[in-house]
Amino acid sequence: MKYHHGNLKEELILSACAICEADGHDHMSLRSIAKEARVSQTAPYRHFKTKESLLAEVSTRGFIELKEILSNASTSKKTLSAREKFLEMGEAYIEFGLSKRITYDLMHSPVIDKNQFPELFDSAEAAFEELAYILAELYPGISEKDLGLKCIYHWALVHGLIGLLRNEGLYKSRIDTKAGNAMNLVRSDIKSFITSALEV
Amino acid sequence: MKYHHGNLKEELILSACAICEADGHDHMSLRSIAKEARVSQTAPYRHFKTKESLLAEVSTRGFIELKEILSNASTSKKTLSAREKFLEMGEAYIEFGLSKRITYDLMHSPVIDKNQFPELFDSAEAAFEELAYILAELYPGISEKDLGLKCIYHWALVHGLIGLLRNEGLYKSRIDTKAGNAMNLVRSDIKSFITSALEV
DNA sequence: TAATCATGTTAACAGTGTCAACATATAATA
DNA sequence: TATTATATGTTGACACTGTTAACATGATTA
Repeated sequence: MKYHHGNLKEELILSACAICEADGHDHMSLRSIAKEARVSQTAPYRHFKTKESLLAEVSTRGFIELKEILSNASTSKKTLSAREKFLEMGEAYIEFGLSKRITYDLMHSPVIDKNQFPELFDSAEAAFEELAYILAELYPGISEKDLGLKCIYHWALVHGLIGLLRNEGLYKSRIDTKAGNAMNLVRSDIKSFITSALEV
Repeated sequence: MKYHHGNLKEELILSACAICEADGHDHMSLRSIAKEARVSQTAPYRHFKTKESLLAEVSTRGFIELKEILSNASTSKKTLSAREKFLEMGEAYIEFGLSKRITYDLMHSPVIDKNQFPELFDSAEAAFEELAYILAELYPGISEKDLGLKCIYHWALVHGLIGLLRNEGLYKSRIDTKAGNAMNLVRSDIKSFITSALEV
């Protein structure tokens, strides 16, 4: 065992990412992250000024992964129409938000000030731009202003939908029994839900 | 100064609510809440099993207030059409989410398990139902299934929009400069943004 | 080789949620 | 009314947290 690790910064981030999805928010302490990387409790402070900045890195990785997922969803199958690509992207986004729950929370956590971490800011914007690309393709000749509005509209919709879908029990009893389990209906066919947003 | 407070439970909740909006997440410790209520650090444990259950109460108050706000928005002016009532509600919802930021975060925080706190669950559903009422009025004769879908659609949209609007700097530089500051455009005229969702 | 610097460790700080043990005021009972 | 039980408060302690200071070690450079 070497005294100097050699690649500790990267390993700390990966440890944090692992703990994030495996054990949840509660176990995301600097100490447990350091332990996971088999290093003393204060070693992280040689690479990160605060715990928040480590979490910002984890968040950044999340946005980078999200961007790749969105990019793949829209470009992997070249035969798809713009509309179909858009739907693939929407489905991929929601799948990400539902599967990587805690990372997704962290990415949108109000305790991490994005303006304070330029890389995080940029990675988040890069993911956002994937949506802009496909919408520009879907609405050729659309004005920049309307494109911006449509971006916000669809981003808000899928982001909000994830929040609702994840409150598993919530909004399920009263509304949902009356509505023939509308929430499960949405969950099982996300594309048609998103499709309706295209009519706007 | 009496040894027995008499109304400590209520005062603790109010102290927590006050600290919540005034000082932010970081200062929401049981000890500071107890101090605010001029009581010892462990006094809260006579009224709340855990810190989480106190926060659940704060969250419940938030949903109760939200429900009242939504209800007022749609019923205070009787001359309004169903469509106008709906827009008033949407605007009121977003105003709530933007002004009571930390409370709103708490209400949607993944660390408070709504299924574990029936009152919280019920208060959240009651707020949700306000949307169902107005949508049922807006679409007379709509099937229960479609009503459920529309509820989810609009709720997701405003909830997601709040998340985007609050990330002040984010999604503003690249997209927004190109899009003629679309985000500020949305912010300044929320009703027309929501209106477009009615065309679905 | 010697000095410098990056990167690790240990010890300690104040702050946290929580529990056990104890104290006191109110309610119920004899 | 006197006594007991119960509800509600306090104090002290525990393990855990983020963070800093002081020190140790290894790698880089003069």
